Amino acid sequence: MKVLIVEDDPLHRSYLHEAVNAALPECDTVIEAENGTAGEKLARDHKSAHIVMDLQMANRNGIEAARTIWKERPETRILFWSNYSDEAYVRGVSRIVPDGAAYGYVLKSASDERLKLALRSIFIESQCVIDREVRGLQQKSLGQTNGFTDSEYEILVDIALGLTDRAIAKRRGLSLRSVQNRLQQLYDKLDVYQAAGDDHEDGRFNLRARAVTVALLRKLLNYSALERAEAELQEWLDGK
Amino acid sequence: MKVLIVEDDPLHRSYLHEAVNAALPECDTVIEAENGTAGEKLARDHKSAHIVMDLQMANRNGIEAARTIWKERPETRILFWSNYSDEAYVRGVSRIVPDGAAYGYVLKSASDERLKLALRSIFIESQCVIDREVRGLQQKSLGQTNGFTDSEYEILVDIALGLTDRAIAKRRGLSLRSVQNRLQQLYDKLDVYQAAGDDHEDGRFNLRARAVTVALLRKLLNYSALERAEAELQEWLDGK
DNA sequence: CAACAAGCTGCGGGTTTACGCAAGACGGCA
DNA sequence: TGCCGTCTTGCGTAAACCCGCAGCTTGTTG
Repeated sequence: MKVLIVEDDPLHRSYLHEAVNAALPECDTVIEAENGTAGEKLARDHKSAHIVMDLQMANRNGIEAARTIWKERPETRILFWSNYSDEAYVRGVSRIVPDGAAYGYVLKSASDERLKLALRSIFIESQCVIDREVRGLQQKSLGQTNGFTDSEYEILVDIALGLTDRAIAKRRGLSLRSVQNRLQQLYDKLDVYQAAGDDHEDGRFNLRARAVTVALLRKLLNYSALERAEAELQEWLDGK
Repeated sequence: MKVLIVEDDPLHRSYLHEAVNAALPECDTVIEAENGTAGEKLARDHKSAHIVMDLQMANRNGIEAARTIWKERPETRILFWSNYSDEAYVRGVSRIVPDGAAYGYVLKSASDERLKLALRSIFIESQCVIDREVRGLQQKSLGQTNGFTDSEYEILVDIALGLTDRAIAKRRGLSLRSVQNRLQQLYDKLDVYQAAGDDHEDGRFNLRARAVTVALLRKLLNYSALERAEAELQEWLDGK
């Protein structure tokens, strides 16, 4: 068995290397990549079926790399190993995992034990292993309880990118008014009206901008999500 | 000599520990904290004069911790050790360093050698050591060449927080029109008009929201900067 | 099938933004 | 001292935004 490690921090990389050796005696080769681009290439060249992937990397982040890898070989097993459990990451990952694929999401703060267990479960048993903390977010974001609908999330991303109502309408195939409806519903859920109702029209917020910030502070959005969204937007703009 | 390490990743913490031992034979005690809050407390209790500080930490980030530490003992020497050279961090750090204090900014991607050299220079020689890459940003941001004025940066933060023009005017003691002037000048520098001039009023951007996103993508802003700005804003709101 | 909730859409109007134009204010510099 | 560039401010306008109201289309449920 061969394992590919994609991780840009050398310390974490060698830690992972050791953990893989310890947890998987049946693994005879470990190869390493230090960014998403190199990871994709190695995965292709070696037809890797077992990958441990960091999410936040400078060159090309883990989600993008995983997407192209899964597009080429959907049965690839990927363990995401990340510092953060931002909803933006969790949502990003669950959006790209192919039907029936085995994958995992483990936080870097997890114990050695948990990491090794996850490695075995995913690579040997083909089971999905999702960190408890991440799991909570996932259900909140997929089930609609308390969390955000896909359409709400979508429009959040759109205003975060800085599109006008009209542009959003065009992009999503909606009327202007519908876009504004969704916006209101978003403002509502993000609780943007808080200090706005301070009686005075004193410290009023610009709802649109405020919504984005609140989302960032609540980790519904993060840099990586913006980056991806921006790339998609450019693609769409080019397409027409 | 005693050295305090403030860093939330255990791997990096122990790496730092070793590096300090290797670089500073005159150091007899190394103590560790795993977040900003604990770091402040330890610094106070031990009257630490030599600190190595991570910037991005979950509980309380390095900039905030450093600020309170420096407020209590301005002669403390702090080496910031960070993954990123975002302009937002660089600006954040140079904003809080006291006059004449010795400090350093080294990237985690730097070699062992560089790190050890920096440790000695700062803690023994009281010299400032700024990573080459960071240095570039610093000059760009302090000198006005190509970079952003303080007032431009200030208004960027304000719209990022989601304030209205009026609120900004009140907060900064300006007229409405002046705020808008600065905004235009910001839009100009951020090159927000790009695709807007696509002939059609097709894919126009909402300048205000777009400016924030562009700033984020260019790392003029980041999560940590927003977090700090939000705290300051709340303070101001409470004050009146 | 009737009833009802949920989402899309147009209309209308009150606010906020973006920005050109032009009149001061202030500081440097020859 | 007088000219000039930068910064501030007010006025005015067109566009964009926020949102209540009401009519329509759907999918769901008893």
